[in-house]
Amino acid sequence: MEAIRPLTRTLLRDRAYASIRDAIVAGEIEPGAVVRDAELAERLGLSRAPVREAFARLVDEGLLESKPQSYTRVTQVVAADVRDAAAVVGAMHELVTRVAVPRLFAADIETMRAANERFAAAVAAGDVDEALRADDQLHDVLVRVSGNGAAAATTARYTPLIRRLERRRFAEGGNCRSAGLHDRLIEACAAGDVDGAVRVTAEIWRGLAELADSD
Amino acid sequence: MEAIRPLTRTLLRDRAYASIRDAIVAGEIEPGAVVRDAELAERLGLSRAPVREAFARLVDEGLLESKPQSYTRVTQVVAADVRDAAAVVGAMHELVTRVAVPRLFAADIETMRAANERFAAAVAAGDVDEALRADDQLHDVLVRVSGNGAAAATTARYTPLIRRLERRRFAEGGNCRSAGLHDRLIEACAAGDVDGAVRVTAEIWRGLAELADSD
DNA sequence: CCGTCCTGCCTTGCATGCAAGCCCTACTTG
DNA sequence: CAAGTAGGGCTTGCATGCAAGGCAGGACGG
Repeated sequence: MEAIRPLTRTLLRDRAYASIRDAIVAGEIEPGAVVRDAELAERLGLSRAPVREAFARLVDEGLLESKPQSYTRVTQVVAADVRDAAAVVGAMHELVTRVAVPRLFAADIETMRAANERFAAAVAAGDVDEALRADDQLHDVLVRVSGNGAAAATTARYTPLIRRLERRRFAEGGNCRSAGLHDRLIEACAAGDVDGAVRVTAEIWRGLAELADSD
Repeated sequence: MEAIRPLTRTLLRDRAYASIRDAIVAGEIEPGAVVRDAELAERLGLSRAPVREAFARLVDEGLLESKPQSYTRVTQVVAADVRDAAAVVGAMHELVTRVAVPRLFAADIETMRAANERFAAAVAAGDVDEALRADDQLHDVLVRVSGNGAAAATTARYTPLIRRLERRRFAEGGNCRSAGLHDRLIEACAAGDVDGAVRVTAEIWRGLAELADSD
């Protein structure tokens, strides 16, 4: 009997993308560093083709920049760019919140509460990875319930750029995102208060824009 | 003496992308039709590599869908998907309007007015291509002035999906976008009335969402 | 006659080879 | 000595070859 293979075969380009993206967001590959497709291909144990497809996506997301026939490198963490991305992602979250809140089930609220608890615990423990993961999970509930695929894709596309700055800020000392704002968001969602939830969402993302500006 | 080459060499993948996208939006390749990279490569006179990169972008934009190892085909025009895209693009336009209006110069207003005149004339003449081009140009002023690259990219990414439906509706009879709404938008911009401009923008995109629903 | 399994073709995914463009260096020349 | 310029190396962009997986059609069994 063979070992069971994954239900959805993971394409090499997707693995390459996730791997490189995480390395950039985590700061393992520093801003300004040039990345060569051949080199990364060898390090990941595959050929240039899937790595190049991953590069294309990362350029799209603003984590890489490329000059034709010349070089590809990790972008600098530029305050203005992060602020722009935050404005876009914030608008997406406001959009999905407006749609999702009236459709939330009790289980969804529960998922958000659980994620926020894990978030608060991780922040207290100083575990950045876990904190950001929990934060993602919390907000993802609304994105998923809204059912808007374009909004979900846009959110996923620009969140890494923002995360990179958040990680850096976190490493420098304090974390901006407060569990308190999350609490207020969850309560508004539980109460079916659309406008209230949208207001809190806007507040959360305004805070992030300020984080970018305090460079 | 040689002919002067373009200042920025156009990459083959970009030409392939633009070419295929336009063909899909124009309906020259019908929804549901399977597209084979080898076939398109031959038709465009280049190899599979750049065509495949174009495919990846078009999948991202929701104009193509692909099943691994199997097929790639043009997506159906699904009302829900168009509505989702319209919600995202609408949110982007509201965002850039809020930022751009206080920064507009007289020349920008003039560009918008000129574009709207061309728009109205094209609608009257029944020239869809020109109408949509003029419409793009009008709204693009605000996108550009806002300076938000992420918002610009997101707008550019999902506009084709919407245009495909608009073209179909146009072919069926009436056009929804009215030059009157554009006039009101321009006047609000000229007056520096941010909230007013945002309100009109929201109204324009609400109309588009209804266009999607009337399927 | 219908359902199932098998087999072969066709597609995409990945690997690799080749060419074009850019950058850096070193040389030449004023 | 400085500035311009030609050449080489190294990168990416594109072309092509190969293999894995899906799907359709047919053969076989019930």
